[in-house]
Amino acid sequence: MGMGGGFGRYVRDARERRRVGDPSFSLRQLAQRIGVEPSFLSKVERGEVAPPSEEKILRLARELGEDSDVLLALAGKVSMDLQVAIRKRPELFAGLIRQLKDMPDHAVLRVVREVRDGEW
Amino acid sequence: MGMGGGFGRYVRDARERRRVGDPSFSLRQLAQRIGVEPSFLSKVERGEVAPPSEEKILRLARELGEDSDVLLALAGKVSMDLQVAIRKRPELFAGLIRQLKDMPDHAVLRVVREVRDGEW
DNA sequence: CTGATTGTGTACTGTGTAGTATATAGTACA
DNA sequence: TGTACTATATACTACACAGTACACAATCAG
Repeated sequence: MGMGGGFGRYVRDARERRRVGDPSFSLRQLAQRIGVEPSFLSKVERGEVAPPSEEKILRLARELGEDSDVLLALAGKVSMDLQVAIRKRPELFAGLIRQLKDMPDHAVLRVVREVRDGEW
Repeated sequence: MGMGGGFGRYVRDARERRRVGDPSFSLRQLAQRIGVEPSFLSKVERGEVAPPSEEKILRLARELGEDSDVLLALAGKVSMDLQVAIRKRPELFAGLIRQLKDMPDHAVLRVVREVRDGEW
């Protein structure tokens, strides 16, 4: 896997899917909508360069209708707003994440749900 | 506040406290132990340059007996191991953190505790 | 056929990161 | 008095990041 953990391939596939029903999802037009040069997006999609900045990734996710956190993860990044939240209470969040990181998905999901609709 | 959100001041204060009972906490000797030039640590402590890399911050925290997550937070960073954990399950962790980020400390702490000694 | 549009190749740029190297000036002590 | 240590000032470096600018060959639509 070249640069950036499959990010490029993922974006290209998503774009080509969107393109079937909508020719405005050409590389050039999409590049213009997210605010980069076509040659740059081309290199990104082929993994010839590292994934772009968070800002461009967010615009890409919006444009393609993909989950921005997943796209950022593929790019090896973590959303700034999450980082800010963690930095505001480092001990608390660090402790929580380190406890959850080795637990299976269903356990984490249970926590998420209980927090969402629990009486906290 | 100059560069890096009070990081330098915090480090200097911690070092000077340590230094009272132990002269090996001079700027020069500490710099050598963590593996940077004295001039660089000086600039860091005075906020003249941005905080150092995560690696140096971790060694600094160890040397000074401070919480590394707090030090990293002051430097505007989030520990790599936490970022890796989040990137492995982006939707899950992103969702959880966004739900908790506006809750009061005691609520988050309750979650941490229930996860720690609960039957999950 | 032609004119527009598509994706790609090559070369270059400014800014940030994470420091080193060396010189200088003050202080403590013996 | 000198030598050993202290902090700081100044100058510089190597490399990564995040792109732009422009030329090019291929393809498709009318």
